[in-house]
Amino acid sequence: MEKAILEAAETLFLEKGFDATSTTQIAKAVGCNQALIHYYFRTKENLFDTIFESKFKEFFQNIFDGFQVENLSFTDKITHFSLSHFNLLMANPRMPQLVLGELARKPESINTIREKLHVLPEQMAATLNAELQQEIAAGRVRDVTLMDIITTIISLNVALFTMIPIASKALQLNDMSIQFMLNHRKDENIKVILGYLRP
Amino acid sequence: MEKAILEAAETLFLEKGFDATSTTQIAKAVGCNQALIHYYFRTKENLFDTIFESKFKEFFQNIFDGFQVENLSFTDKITHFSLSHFNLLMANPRMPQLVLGELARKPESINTIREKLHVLPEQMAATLNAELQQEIAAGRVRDVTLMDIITTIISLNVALFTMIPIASKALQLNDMSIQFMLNHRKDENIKVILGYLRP
DNA sequence: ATTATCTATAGATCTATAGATAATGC
DNA sequence: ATTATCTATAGATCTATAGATAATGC
Repeated sequence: MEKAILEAAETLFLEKGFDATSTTQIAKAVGCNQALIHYYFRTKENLFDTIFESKFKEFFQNIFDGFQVENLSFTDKITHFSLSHFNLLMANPRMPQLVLGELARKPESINTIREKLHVLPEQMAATLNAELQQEIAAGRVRDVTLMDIITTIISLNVALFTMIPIASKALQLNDMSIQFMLNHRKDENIKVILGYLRP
Repeated sequence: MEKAILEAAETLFLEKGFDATSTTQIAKAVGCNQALIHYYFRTKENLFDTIFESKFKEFFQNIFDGFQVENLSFTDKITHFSLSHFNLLMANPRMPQLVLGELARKPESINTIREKLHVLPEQMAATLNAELQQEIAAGRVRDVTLMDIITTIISLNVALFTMIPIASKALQLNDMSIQFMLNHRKDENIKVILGYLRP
């Protein structure tokens, strides 16, 4: 039942955000009474934080995993990262909104995020950056920072998924055209980033 | 006083969204009592819609104005558009969130948006697309659709402004570094788009 | 016995309206 | 007189807790 609550709450929080989701709605979705939610999680805030932290951790772990590839050229690594980031968003399309909303609501929660962010990437960034500098020195990649590359990839992918609900409704696309558009943009985003790297 | 209410409400709605803003808070910000807001706008929904529509109209009018330039080469027009879109976001950094939030809350409001969108751009897109086809035929621009160009520009700029609050807090940037970063990314986004267009 | 689930309800909002009072325009 | 502003309050939530009852584990 605790699990059922977590699952129903996750769905609702992702769909409507913290404020717009009531414990009454969660209880209804689970099929229990509203008090039970407070029995397990004491407060709505607590319940949300539990879900948020686990989703966030899982999500960012996956992002960093997207860089963990060997035996590829630098540009292939970048391509691979963009693809795996894209696929991760495809599986969690509402994740960006959730993070944005949570930060707007409770700016302190950035601290939890910062901690999680600083551990993993540093070493990885260092080795990847070394490779990048080699490529630049060899004239195979334009002079550009790793930070700008990553910002560009994440921007393109995230913006796509935040805009797709608007675009698909505004242009009245059916599921098939949405799927088509997503696949098209997945490729196009890679072309963009490769064009950016070309000397 | 009606104006004061609109202004205070705009600030609060932009800052915290519809749900998290109460008419009581608005009244407090204005310095009047809460009933007065309903005297002028009857419902909170009404008040929000008034603000949303006017902001939205102004914003999208500006986006299209960004294309209204003559005597420039195609790539210069694209550069100019990216810059003016960027500057517009700089002046309205919370606009994307507001639109996103409103659509999540009330999907029907997409209809208001669609109407506003369909009138202006069609002719403009046609002439611009003709220019693009010329450039492609002449081998000066890679074979790419106008839609993909615009999607890329808007994605890069919008994502930057939605991520800047997170990034600046997570990396503990001060105002000066934020300003620096914004300017840097403004240029970098243009390099990205020009790299994408290069044959 | 302990843990899980329920019913009932207190207390805090929040929106919207009714009705009183003050300010303004003719 | 009409319009603007206020006070007071109804009615709808919503969160959280207290206390009763049912289910489970030993």
